[in-house]
Amino acid sequence: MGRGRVQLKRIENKINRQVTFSKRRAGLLKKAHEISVLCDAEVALIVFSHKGKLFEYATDSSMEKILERYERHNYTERRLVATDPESQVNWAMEYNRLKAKIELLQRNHRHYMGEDLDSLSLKEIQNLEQQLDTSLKHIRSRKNQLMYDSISELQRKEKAILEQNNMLAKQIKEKEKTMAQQVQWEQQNQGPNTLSFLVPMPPPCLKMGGIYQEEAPEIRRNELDLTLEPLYSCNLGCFAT
Amino acid sequence: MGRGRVQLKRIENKINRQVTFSKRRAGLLKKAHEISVLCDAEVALIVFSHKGKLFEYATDSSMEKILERYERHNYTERRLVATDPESQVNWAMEYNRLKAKIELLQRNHRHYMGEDLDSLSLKEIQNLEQQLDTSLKHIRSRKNQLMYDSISELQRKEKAILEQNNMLAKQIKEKEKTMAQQVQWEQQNQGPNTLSFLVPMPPPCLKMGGIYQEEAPEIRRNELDLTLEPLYSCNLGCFAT
DNA sequence: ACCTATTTATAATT
DNA sequence: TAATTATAAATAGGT
Repeated sequence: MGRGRVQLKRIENKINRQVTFSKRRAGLLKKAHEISVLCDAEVALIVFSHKGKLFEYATDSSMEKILERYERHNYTERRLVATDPESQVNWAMEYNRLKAKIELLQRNHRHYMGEDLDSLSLKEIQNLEQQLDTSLKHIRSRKNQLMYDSISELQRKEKAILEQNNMLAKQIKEKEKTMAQQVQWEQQNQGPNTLSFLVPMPPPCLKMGGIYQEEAPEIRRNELDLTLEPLYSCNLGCFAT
Repeated sequence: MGRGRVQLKRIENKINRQVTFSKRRAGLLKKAHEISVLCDAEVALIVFSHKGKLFEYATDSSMEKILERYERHNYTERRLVATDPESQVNWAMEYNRLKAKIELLQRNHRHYMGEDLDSLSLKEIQNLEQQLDTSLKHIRSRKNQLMYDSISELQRKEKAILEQNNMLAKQIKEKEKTMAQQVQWEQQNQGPNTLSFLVPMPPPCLKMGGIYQEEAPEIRRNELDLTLEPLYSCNLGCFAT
């Protein structure tokens, strides 16, 4: 159907493959729907694109029901071959089924860990590679997002704290000015005899600074420690990965 | 596609419906297979006829794998039809234990598929990234090995076949020589009156060539098809990946 | 199951 | 990504 005949083999050109996939997928879903309606059949169709995107069709949109019917169908076949007793068999069957499923998942997981690769065909290896490649992209994207978020948050905090610092510095200056004026006023009004009493005191500006230096770092440390930690714990070099 | 247009509604005539079902089912399965091969997609198709008969297609005949992948994709759990739990409590316990194990494995697997990453911390994401990176290295190393093996094997076969061809060619030449001598001998010994009888015969060399051309390609096809197939099916471009 | 007129799907192209 | 069009493929109705 088309301008040229088509060989039944993988389309190597990536663009062509993608386009053909879109078209044929639409056609396939349509035909699945048609046979379902025309012939009163129950159809379930699952398609994963090369890139792992999922497309599906199910009669009456009840994919799960159909899949269950499918499984039941396979079971009844097995059951007919095996035995008839009721509940005991069911449990045993379920148990074995779950065991098998775990087995499968574990084997699969080993492959994702890059182990036990000898049992895989070239085709399977390639699929695995592609999947991991895609996974890695997602993971790195997510990681970068987390790190950028962390950095933005830190920058926001930094800004807020700088503003606070400026404000505090301004307050200090004002206080210093006030104190200086007061000292001057006292010196003028009380005469030189009280000077010896005043000398051992630290200059007022130092004392006022001390009060604020005791408070401000407290605030900073409390707010920053939690936020800095994740940034320190992450290898910044991986931005490039 | 046919002599008349078709309404998208159930075919009421039982015979027609049955016939249409057969035809369209064949078409649907074929197209499912085609998109699977052409576009490197993973396809699972399940069809229950009106009467409950099952027809199915699955890429690489791994229906179960595809269904599991489907379920992972939807985060859905296949519910397992529970049957009288009171009879065997320990069965139920085992069952739940296995279920929990599967749950864990599947959640983990989703992470390896690059899904559900929101629930992971930066630290966990980084571990995951590192693991996948390592896995990918192993997988690619294994893939390259498989491909090199395949290529070496092909080269070996090619060489063997070339040698065989040379041998065959030599044999043909010898036979031709023999035949030519024979014809010459016959012409000389039997005189010109039998010449008219000999003329319509094809030259001996052509005949002998024909015999070998019938045989040799047979051998070649048998030996090569199996071996070439994996090479065709692999995207050679991935040497670079 | 086979045949063929016709409809449909789609490959190539823009 | 979305039309267009020439052509291959699917198939409805008939045998």
